[in-house]
Amino acid sequence: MEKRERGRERETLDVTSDSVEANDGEARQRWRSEAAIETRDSNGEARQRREQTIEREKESERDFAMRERGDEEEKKKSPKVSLEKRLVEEVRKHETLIIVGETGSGKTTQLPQFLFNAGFCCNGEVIGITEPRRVAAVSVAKRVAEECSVEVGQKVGYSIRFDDMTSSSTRIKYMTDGLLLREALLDPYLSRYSVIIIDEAHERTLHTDVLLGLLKNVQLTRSHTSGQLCNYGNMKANSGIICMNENNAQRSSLQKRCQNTKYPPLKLIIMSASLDAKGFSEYFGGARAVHVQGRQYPIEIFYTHHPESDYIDAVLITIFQDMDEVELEGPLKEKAWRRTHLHRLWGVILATNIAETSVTIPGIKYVIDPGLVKVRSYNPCTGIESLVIVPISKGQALQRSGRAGREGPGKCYRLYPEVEFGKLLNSTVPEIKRCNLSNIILQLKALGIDDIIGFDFMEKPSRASIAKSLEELFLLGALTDDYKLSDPVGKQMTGLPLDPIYSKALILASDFNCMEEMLITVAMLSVESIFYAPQEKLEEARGARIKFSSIEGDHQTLLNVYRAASEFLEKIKTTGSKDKIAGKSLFKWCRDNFINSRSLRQARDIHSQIRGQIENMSLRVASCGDDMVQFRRCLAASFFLNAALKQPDGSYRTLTSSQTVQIHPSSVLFRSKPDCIIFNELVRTNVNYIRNITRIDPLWLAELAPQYYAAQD
DNA sequence: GAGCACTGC
Repeated sequence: MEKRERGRERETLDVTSDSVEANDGEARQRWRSEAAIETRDSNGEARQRREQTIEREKESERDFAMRERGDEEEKKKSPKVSLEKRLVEEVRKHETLIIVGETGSGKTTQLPQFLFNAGFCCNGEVIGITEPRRVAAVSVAKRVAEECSVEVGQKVGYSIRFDDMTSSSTRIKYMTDGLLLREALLDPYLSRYSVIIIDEAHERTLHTDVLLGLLKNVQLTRSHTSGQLCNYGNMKANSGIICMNENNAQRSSLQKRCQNTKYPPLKLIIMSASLDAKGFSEYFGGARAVHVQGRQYPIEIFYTHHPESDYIDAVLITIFQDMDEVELEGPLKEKAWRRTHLHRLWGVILATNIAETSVTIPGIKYVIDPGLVKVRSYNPCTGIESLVIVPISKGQALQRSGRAGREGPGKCYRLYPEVEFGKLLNSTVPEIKRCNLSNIILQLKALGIDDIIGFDFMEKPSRASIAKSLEELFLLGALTDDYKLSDPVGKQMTGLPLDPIYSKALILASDFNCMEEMLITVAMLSVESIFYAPQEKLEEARGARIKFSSIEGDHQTLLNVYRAASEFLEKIKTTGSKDKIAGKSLFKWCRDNFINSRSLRQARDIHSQIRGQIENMSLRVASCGDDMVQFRRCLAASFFLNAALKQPDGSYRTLTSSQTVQIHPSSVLFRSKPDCIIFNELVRTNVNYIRNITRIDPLWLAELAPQYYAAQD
């Protein structure tokens, strides 16, 4: 191992420029106190350090320091002002503010409270904060409510799918980014909000990226209706950037819908943790970026001399060679070398990238980073999704090492040479560049944004990817000949929180008289692996599954599982069991039948949500009873883009893209191999596997999807 | 006869 001490990790995090310095007294004070703690560390006074850490943790919540870029003159003028005042002032002065805040800076919990106290909600407006994950939205809201001494759902609340803890008195609202996007469909100007804060923007989730483009437009529109101009609105007009026309078109579409209503300007705050501040600032026309200093202890970084071919071995070697504090008994150590019992080692936690951001595990001192990540990739030409292992980005490497310095000084062992670190991309490839865009394009169309290619994305998805999704939406009938949202089909589809192809299946089910069946089917298709097969009980699990299997395919099999669970629950309830008891019984039923109870619960939630929405759409909710041919015909009419024919060698060939695919061994049709099938998932592992499959009559395709198949034959 | 990072509406 080659040691490279990089000192304070946050210095490498400092995106703002060389001129950035800790300019305020609080920050300098903090720095010294950290140094003092380090000294005690080296004397080995661990307990004292721990107490200090806890003390500091409490302090840092309300007392975080800020550094800022440029404005030396301004800095000299301003005496020591409290961080709260300065941040509020920054927000007042700038329409859009980029805040680069390190982990532990308290920005997510504190800033909304500062803004509330400064009167940003005085006319009943709401401060909205988006998070990429549900768990973050909920936990942060709970903490802030506690800090404000209010009940969650009063002044402070959260809203995520299936769980809305807000009320008319909510002023600080945490939510998932996807939910705010849905909200924009109902209220395109987001008129309830005076401030919107996009947290964890560096993660560049699909929803965050779309929100950024959308919010930029909303902000411009609102500043126009209120007679004010955004900074970057002026800049764009002056600099003659080529997208100006499209932006104007998008804005005027919003303005038309705005009618004569006047909205106050929308303040936008983008919070990011890594090297991307410049990109965000440029995207928002040179928006101001400030740096909020977090609490981070020094982390020593180690690199290997050479690339590691077997990183599991490298991890084990690292654990035993370099970490004295992992105390192991001889036999356990032996077992660890045989790899199988690694998880039994006290003090060793194997984590996926969930530990990069979502979960903070207390007590982490050492991080071993193999430098790899498994990401989803999508090929727009073939429509095939796959999971590939790729090198992480510098940002991710910093996130990973940063986990070692939350409570005290730490060490990070990177299982790659330092020269490799230099070659890593600064940040992760945004999700929008590596996924199917159909759903997001449908939502943009619903917002009146017709020119998707011209839409001002922070990073544009490829033309091929946009074209593929537009074609898919057109073939599903969601778009008209000139690629506008169709009425009623397209409009109905935007109202449903499902993949467009599943929304279409529901709309068609109304005509095929099988809405009851299709509601259950798409709910079950919207969750992961309903069946659960532990390695040691493989045979038992298979036996349990036969009870539900349908020779027609996986869709009817899923339907059978859902109905069996519902019947079981009904029976329990008729015996007078309370909900809680019934829930427990269902859990046991799932275990006995090798069903993943979490997935089933999700499917039941989705079912009740979409059922409610369908009922509001004046679509016919009926059951086809025993006439399952109707149901399969409806599947064929809905999923005709995913049809495949059997080849002489037992493989299948997809009709739309001529890919050779195999039925996944988990399918009930794995052995029977019918001649013609439709499927829902195409995933590449070693070979191209299709999953969730139903047998159909090939003649149905030309009959039920003439827009695609009649012209071809 | 496979092999499943992580999210979200």
